[in-house]
Amino acid sequence: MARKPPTKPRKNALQARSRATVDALVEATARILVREGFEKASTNRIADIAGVSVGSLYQYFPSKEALVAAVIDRHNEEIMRIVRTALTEVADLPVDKAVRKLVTVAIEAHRINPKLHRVLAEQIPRTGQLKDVEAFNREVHTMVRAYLESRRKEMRKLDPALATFICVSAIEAVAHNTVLNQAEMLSEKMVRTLVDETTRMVVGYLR
Amino acid sequence: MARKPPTKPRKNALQARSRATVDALVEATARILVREGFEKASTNRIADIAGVSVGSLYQYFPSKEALVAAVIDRHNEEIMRIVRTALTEVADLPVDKAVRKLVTVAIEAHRINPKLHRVLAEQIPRTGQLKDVEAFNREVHTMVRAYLESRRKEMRKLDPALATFICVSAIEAVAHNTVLNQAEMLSEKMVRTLVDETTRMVVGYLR
DNA sequence: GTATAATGCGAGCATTCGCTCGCTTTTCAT
DNA sequence: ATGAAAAGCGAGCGAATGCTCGCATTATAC
Repeated sequence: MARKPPTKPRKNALQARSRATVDALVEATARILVREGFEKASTNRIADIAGVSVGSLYQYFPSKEALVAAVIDRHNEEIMRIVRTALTEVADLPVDKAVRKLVTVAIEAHRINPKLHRVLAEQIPRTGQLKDVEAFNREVHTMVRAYLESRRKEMRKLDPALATFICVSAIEAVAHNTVLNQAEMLSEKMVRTLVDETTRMVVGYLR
Repeated sequence: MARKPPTKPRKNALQARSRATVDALVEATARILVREGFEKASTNRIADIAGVSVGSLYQYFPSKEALVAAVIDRHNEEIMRIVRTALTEVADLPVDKAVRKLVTVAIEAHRINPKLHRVLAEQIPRTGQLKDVEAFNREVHTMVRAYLESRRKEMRKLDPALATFICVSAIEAVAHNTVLNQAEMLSEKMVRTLVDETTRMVVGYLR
């Protein structure tokens, strides 16, 4: 008859109802951040929008920051999945094809959810997630650098770290500014021209 | 004997003591933003650090946002003075010299106060100053574009607006990332190499 | 069926923050 | 010297926020 003393939360703890609750909370946080900005995202309001009580919120997230951190994580993973895939596919391509692909993917990644991207970029310093974002950044740099080194023959003599820094900065900036400034007013034709030109610049620089 | 009825604030209103008070308040705001972040910058605390009472604060700034806006303005003007000067000086130079100068100046401008620059970049959306910043941005774009058009002969055929967008984005990003990531760990040698490489990329792209 | 654990609830506490208002002190033209 | 305007003061109000805690509801094991 001896019951196993269930001191620690059971594995089942995060299932069914509770899993849905957590999802709803993260989703609600993201929506409020996008639609009303960080200051409107009070814990009471997040719980409200999620259709959950504040009490329940605090069973799964120890603080408001933890919620925002969860949203950041989710968004970063989404972007990194795309970028990682692209960087893998690109490994066997010559420089010009590879750069074109990466530029395209960078813009795509930024287009996933531009508003969320912007709000999160603003809030990251506050959440102590800076380290995680830097980790993603380093991962990208490492992969790009590895690619550049593997294709050394096709390029002029260059410092791989420096070249990576400059190329990634430039591509990221073009993608960022394109999506944030031009907003949704982006014809396919314009995107293609932009990709062409950015590719030209980067490839021209590399060889 | 008729006294001039002084209904409107006199021209002397902002002089001597009061001018110093306003300065102290703006300076204190900037310092708190840099050293402790936006959330610690309460009006009470700002007044405290400035050595002024909250009451006095609200005689000169109608709201907390107005204070942050003042800091943003000050910083933007400081940067724009440098950039405007450089863009004027550059008008008569050939592309390679001009680009080099602009890259150098971009990094210099970002180095003025990197931490403040970062905090302000985060807070701008909140203060309704977005329009002003965009105005500065447009000014830079217009000047760069004018330069590019005046030097058309030295370059390949290109769309001036697009080329401006790409070049400004790239240069700004390199400067931004250099200063924010590498922090103060920036030898003169490294800066020079970075300027060399960025210049190479942009000039290579333009012609 | 019933006991126990898991999940959910929401009024309300403690704190912070932006800002006001009645008052005092300083400045300065006359 | 004087009086009025400019500048400064700071206790404290009202609103909002993050979070807690005691209790209610639902799921699960036996």
